[in-house]
Amino acid sequence: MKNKQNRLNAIKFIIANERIGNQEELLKRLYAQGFDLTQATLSRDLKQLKVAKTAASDGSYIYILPSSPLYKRITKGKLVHEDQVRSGFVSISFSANIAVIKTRPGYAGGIAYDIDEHDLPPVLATVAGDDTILLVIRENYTHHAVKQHLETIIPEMKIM
Amino acid sequence: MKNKQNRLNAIKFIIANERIGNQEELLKRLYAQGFDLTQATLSRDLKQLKVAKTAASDGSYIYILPSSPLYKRITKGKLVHEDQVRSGFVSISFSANIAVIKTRPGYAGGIAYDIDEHDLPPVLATVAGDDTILLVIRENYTHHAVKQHLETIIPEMKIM
DNA sequence: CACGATTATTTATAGATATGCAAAAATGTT
DNA sequence: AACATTTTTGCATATCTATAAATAATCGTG
Repeated sequence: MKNKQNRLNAIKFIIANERIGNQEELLKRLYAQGFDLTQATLSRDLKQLKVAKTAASDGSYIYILPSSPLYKRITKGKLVHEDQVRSGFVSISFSANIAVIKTRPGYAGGIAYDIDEHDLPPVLATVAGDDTILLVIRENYTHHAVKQHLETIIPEMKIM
Repeated sequence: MKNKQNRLNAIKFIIANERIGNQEELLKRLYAQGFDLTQATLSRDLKQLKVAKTAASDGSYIYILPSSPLYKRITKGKLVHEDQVRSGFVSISFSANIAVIKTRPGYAGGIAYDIDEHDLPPVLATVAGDDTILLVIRENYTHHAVKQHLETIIPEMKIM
């Protein structure tokens, strides 16, 4: 229980199994396991492990491990272009706070899924049928803004 | 560009599209977009949005959004929201006369059915997809009123 | 519109985290 | 082993973030 690798493993284990809210807490847990280090070192360890701190649902904060592929993708930032929507897009039109996207039969669900995934700011939500997507627009966004955002994931839309 | 919801959306958009390393930076970007707030408020916003701060691969720190269900599950640790598991309800948000209710996949139909059954005064109609319900609100009902009525049949909604 | 209740915000500050620098270990090289 | 090189660490502190308390704004209802 002496070298750095062991310590890193211990940190991962503790964070995975307990709700740790700050470094002092974690330091105590580590000390209880025979690891003697300072907050400065722990800060560097957490940086190296890419541990993240976020709000928990109970109002406190909690450290989390980057264990999921999705999370990893996010931590690397800039990931948008990886998977663009295959073509299936047919048309888009608007009525007040609703956009209606027509697709080729069967494509609505997939495209709606992709739109949802991207969490575009003007998009409150989507509902898909077989060849139609209803998209609810957030307040204070123009139709044009919606279109612009959608174009980042549905390039075919640009030529319209 | 004035209310809190707009600001939260702006924060999400900025974080999704830029590499933000601390709150002062984000504050400047928000100010450039016409949002005037203090670091204290921003800290609370980030807490509410469950934005996480983690190390980036280039040695700096970066804020990330909890955009994936997987990530959300992680942030909640092992105490996976029993509420949601039980009812299927995930979230509710509004845009003018539409309420959008997010559910766990497959639950939308069931919950929409329950809502219809109750004939709540503010509810004109519902349409359900797989994990989303669009609820059309009758005129002269506030968002808050809708929420209160729904809470009578979806108690889990209260914690939001 | 006025009042009570809730939500949002600021200020001031406490609390938590990151880091420059120097020292100490560890590792590698001849 | 002696020396150079790289890695790890602690100390002290700067930087960054969260929050209590007070105030302001907003909402819902009579």
